[in-house]
Amino acid sequence: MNKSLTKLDWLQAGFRALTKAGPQALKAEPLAKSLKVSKGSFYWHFKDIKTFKAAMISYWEQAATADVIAQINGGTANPTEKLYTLAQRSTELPSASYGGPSSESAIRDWGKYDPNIAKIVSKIDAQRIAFTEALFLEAGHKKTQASQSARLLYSALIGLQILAPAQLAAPQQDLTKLVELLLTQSAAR
Amino acid sequence: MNKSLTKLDWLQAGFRALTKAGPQALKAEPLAKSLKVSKGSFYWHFKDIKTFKAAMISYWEQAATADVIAQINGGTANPTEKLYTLAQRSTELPSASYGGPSSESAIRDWGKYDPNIAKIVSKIDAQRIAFTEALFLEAGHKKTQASQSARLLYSALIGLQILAPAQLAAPQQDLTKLVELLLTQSAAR
DNA sequence: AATCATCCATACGGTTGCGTATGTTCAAGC
DNA sequence: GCTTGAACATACGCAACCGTATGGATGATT
Repeated sequence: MNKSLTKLDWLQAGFRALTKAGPQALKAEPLAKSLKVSKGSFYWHFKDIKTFKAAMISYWEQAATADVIAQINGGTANPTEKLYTLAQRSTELPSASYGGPSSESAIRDWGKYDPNIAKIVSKIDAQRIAFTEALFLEAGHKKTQASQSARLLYSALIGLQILAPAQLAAPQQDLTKLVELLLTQSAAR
Repeated sequence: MNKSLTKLDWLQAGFRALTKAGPQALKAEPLAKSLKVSKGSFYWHFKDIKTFKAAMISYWEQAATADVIAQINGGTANPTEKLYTLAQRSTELPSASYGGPSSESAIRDWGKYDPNIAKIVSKIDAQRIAFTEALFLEAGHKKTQASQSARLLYSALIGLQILAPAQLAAPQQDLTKLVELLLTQSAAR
């Protein structure tokens, strides 16, 4: 009657649980209940919880890396425009298959108390900051300044992602303003 | 021989566990083990886990509120100077009795999957943003601009607190630069 | 039609943490 | 020196979750 589940189904259920209830919700039996099957299914697809978590983070790593690469290759060549669209896209609703920005901070939380996860998250963060720094460099900034601007922009982005739901601000506008400030700052340091 | 424990001892142990291992570490038996007593002690001081958590967040709320008030009343009257020292102090090592900035983000994580906690955290955030906004106002900025600057500064602060340990950046310098940018921006909007 | 692998259900023993009930220690205080 | 209550220990039943073992249903294969 109903179709069989795939590994991807389980991973998506994992991201849903992670986003909604945090890392401690990544357990076999509750996940099985959310998919309306028994945990026998879980242990058929995955050896154990540890393997499942590894599959999740590996999937996210790949998706996040692909996102950065896609942003490098696609769209306009204008670096300043890219920065503005970056400020827009990063606070949008779920787009990617792993849940988008809403699970972004959930994964970050996850990494806080799991060194293996933290390693991956840190790697992706570094990638994105490097990408942002490259944009500032293309926009004509010096190395040191571009590096600092990238850190500031990305930090504000993270911070707004965390604060936005509660402080009901307008993240896009704030970020746009920040990009503007960073781009028009005095060239010297 | 050894002195008896107080409620505060348990609360501090709670913040230690929270910072080190996250919200899921707030359990009676592990906490008791960390204090080298049995959980009988825990249930003597607190009715149950829920009450204990409520006591923790209440304690933090009071301490955080007191911090903001202290910053308003104490020190220099110069608003721009206050903004710079704010950028410094917020990324320093533990100072307050609840663990300082290191447990800040831990409490924030805690709030993500506990509405009651989230409510308090959001309230404190609003307080701090309002305080920062007031500083920008005193510095001569218009209302809308001051509000946006406060959100941006506080967001960057949160973001850097999260990224700093992994990305080994220099948060103080970055934040100082941001304050500089926000203060010297064009007055119009 | 019989076989076979895939996918899932059910049942089991083990661990961890909860909350309660009851015992034990020990330092006042009279 | 006996009582009292504070501070903690010990022991119990309960529930959630883990991982394993084994059996059943289903569709594809030959």
